[in-house]
Amino acid sequence: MSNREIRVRFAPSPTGPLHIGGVRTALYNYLFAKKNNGKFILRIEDTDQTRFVAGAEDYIIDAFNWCGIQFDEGVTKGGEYGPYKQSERKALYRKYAEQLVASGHAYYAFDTSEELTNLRNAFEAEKKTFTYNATERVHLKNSLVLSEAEVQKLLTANVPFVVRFKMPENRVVRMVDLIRGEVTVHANVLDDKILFKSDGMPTYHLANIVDDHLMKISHVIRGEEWLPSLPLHVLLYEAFEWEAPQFAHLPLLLKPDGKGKLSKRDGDRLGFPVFPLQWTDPKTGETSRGYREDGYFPEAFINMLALLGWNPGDDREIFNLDEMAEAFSIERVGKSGSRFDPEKAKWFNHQYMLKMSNEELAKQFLPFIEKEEVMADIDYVERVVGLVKERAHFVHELWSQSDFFFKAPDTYDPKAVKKRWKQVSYDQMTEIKALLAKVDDFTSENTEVVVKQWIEEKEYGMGVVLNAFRLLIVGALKGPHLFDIIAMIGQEETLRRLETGLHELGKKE
RNA sequence: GGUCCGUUCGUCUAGCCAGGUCAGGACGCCAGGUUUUCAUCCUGGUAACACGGGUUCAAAUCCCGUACGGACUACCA
Repeated sequence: MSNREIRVRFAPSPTGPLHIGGVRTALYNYLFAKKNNGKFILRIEDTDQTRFVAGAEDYIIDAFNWCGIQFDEGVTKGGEYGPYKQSERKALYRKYAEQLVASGHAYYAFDTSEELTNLRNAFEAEKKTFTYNATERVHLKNSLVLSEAEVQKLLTANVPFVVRFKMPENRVVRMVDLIRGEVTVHANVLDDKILFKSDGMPTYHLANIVDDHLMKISHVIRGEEWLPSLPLHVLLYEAFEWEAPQFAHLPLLLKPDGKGKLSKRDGDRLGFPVFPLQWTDPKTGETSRGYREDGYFPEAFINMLALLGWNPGDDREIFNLDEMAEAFSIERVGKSGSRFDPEKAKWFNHQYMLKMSNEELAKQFLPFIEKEEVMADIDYVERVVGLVKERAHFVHELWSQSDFFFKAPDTYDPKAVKKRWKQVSYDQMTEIKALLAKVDDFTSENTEVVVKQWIEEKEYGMGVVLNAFRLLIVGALKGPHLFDIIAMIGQEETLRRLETGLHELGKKE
């Protein structure tokens, strides 16, 4: 292993919103870089002009900003190895393609797409698969079979061409994957992949090797879907006589039920987001929900994602980015795909909600309160969230758990009324109203003592009284400690709610 | 079809590399406890080594095969 500086990259293609699988790949790169005092680079791989989607690049950057994943170098960030967008590096690639042609590792091919498609169909008709390889390339239109003069003529006449890698024959390619160990494949089953397209752009294969080399990338950590092209990449490094980085191929994220990898459809079908941020497709106008918009805390989202395929080797489950980076190692990334579990995602959010300070939580809750058009100062809201946060998974659920702190109930849950509004309730609540009206010290502790003493003296049922009381104050059988609630809303409001409730529910026959 | 990768409770996983533990934890679910309610919390329970061979005194762990799953197989990344 070389001891060069650790430099990793995340290299998305701006063809749409970033899938959470992509976010996880980026996260592992980030954690690996942080753990090893290395650099994390964002490179945009936009060599396919036909698949460009407006807004996708900004989306990617916004998504990482929201997640708290920071890059050391890259688009919008700069760095000494730029530019970091492949379309801006266009001029560079042809030279390298030609270098490989000159050294005999690649060749020009003049076959048109149509010709190749026809060939494929013809092979398929005979139940065979066409591969542009050592046995087939000798029958095709390329610089391996054409004379040098003919090739020059075509080239100067600007006939469209591609550059193909000349896959070596009878070679067993041995590769090491940091997660899977040694992988070997016979080069004869590989095809002569296109390195340089007829539109003047490199393919992913060429661009990624050239850029990774130029940007001094030490470790390539990417999705498992790239494993089949690893032999090509290894052979390319060899052809260039460059030191290859180390490779790690991450397993896929699987759908929660059934089979196969997680897709946007699964999210729609099962009701959970597949993207970090909401995304509206500029062409169809179709909107996909995002974790941010669904109310997830970025810390919880990242935490949940990190544990999907990696674990620290101990029982810890909740940690922040720094703690994760400290604990991270590529060896502890699993080999098999992870099924995404929306339930556990919610549990993570709940954990972060509990951990969060009331001050911060209140700040996030404020917009929801304003939407309800009730008056409340921030101190009051802070105390409220402190009392109810353990019963919610999301900030937006806080309102339904705490509305009675801000306004009197306008309805009384019919089921609760049926169950808890007894014959005796009207009279008991009338008594409790009189009792509480006389209390000077309206703290939770004191009212509790007063009320409970009264219940004992009268030999009333504790449950009968308190549930009816709760019903009048809250409007339902929910919420925190009842005496905390009345202390919060105050004596005046408590008495008013009792009065209203008595009037509304009346005496049960 | 071909190539490569994978397979431990319903789910995320520890244990595998350096064979010997009642296969451990978490989410979910179920039950009990706490609580005036709901939630939290606490206690307990449920439930897994894909299958078949082999090596070995001993296999989740090493080897081979089978099945199943996945990725790739574009002038896409």
